[in-house]
Amino acid sequence: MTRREEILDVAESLLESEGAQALTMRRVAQEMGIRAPSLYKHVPGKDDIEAGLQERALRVMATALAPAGTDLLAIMARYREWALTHPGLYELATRRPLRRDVIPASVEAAAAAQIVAVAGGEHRARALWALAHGLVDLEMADRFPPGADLDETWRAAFTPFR
Amino acid sequence: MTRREEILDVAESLLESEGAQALTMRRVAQEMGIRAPSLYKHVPGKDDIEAGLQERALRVMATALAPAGTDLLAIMARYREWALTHPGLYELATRRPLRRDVIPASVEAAAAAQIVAVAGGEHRARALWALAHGLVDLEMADRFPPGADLDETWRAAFTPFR
DNA sequence: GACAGTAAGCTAACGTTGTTAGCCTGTCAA
DNA sequence: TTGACAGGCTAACAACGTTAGCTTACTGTC
Repeated sequence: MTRREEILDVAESLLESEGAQALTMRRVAQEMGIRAPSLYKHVPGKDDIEAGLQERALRVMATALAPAGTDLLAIMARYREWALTHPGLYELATRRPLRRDVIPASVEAAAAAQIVAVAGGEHRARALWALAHGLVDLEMADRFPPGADLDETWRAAFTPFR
Repeated sequence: MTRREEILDVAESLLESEGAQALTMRRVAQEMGIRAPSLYKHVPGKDDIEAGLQERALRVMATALAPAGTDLLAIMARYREWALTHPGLYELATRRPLRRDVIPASVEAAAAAQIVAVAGGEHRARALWALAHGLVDLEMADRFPPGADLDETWRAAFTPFR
């Protein structure tokens, strides 16, 4: 395992366990028993760490969705659950410009493949993805009234696409 | 006009003209011809400025959508256009936790009213909002392939809800 | 075995951010 | 006249990403 991968491991677990505001260069370094400036011997900067985590997020998200097979509602239920339980990685995966300069196109394609397969056309695939993303994003930002029945909202959202 | 409102005016125009990274306390103060610490005589902190702008964003967004009347596709076209031309305010309006402690519930209700009116039920209203938000958010984050026909995507997205 | 090169750590420091403490000054009411 | 207070100010703090420059230990070559 390269030192860069170790850094990504630490960064990932920090992001998962303590959230985005804990992902600082000094904190990552501390967790590795070194000082922040030493990280720059292995990594160009924080952007690169985030790009690495974006790639990981896309991969792990794809494998998390895979078991849902071709059932649209099942896929979307998993999408929602994964996003809500991994908010830091989800944010990196979806709310940052895709680092096409760093991440192989195959990773992007794999992440999209399952939805594209059930969607019937690229435009519907984008719509389904956007719908799931929008619902998750608004839920995470506490935008729906407290106590709203979001399970029912998800059903109502996707049934028009059956 | 209170000094707080002046601050919000400056903050808003800074956000609109130069984007989120220009919205700093020092920059706002500079634009007013004073020093950053003096802002705290009128405002508790940056969070409060952002809460104020969130309220303004919700109001101005509602009035921007109003002329579209009850035509779903027209409303959504305006939603998209407003969001893309006001990314800073849009982010405040949708991607931050709603500051219910600062913003009157009536403002939230007014912002949602138009979509609720055409949706047919709260669950469908949430779905429509999420769909528009997701599409906009992904477009802003450059997540669709360059050159994608997003007009067609928007049509494909909303026709199942007609 | 001596020596050069390099990998990988370190401290000190810089500029930027939001924010606080404490001071000064002008206005205005009692 | 005096005292309160509104609203400026400078200095400074902690946290952030990052850079410069130093040291140390290993590694391969003559």
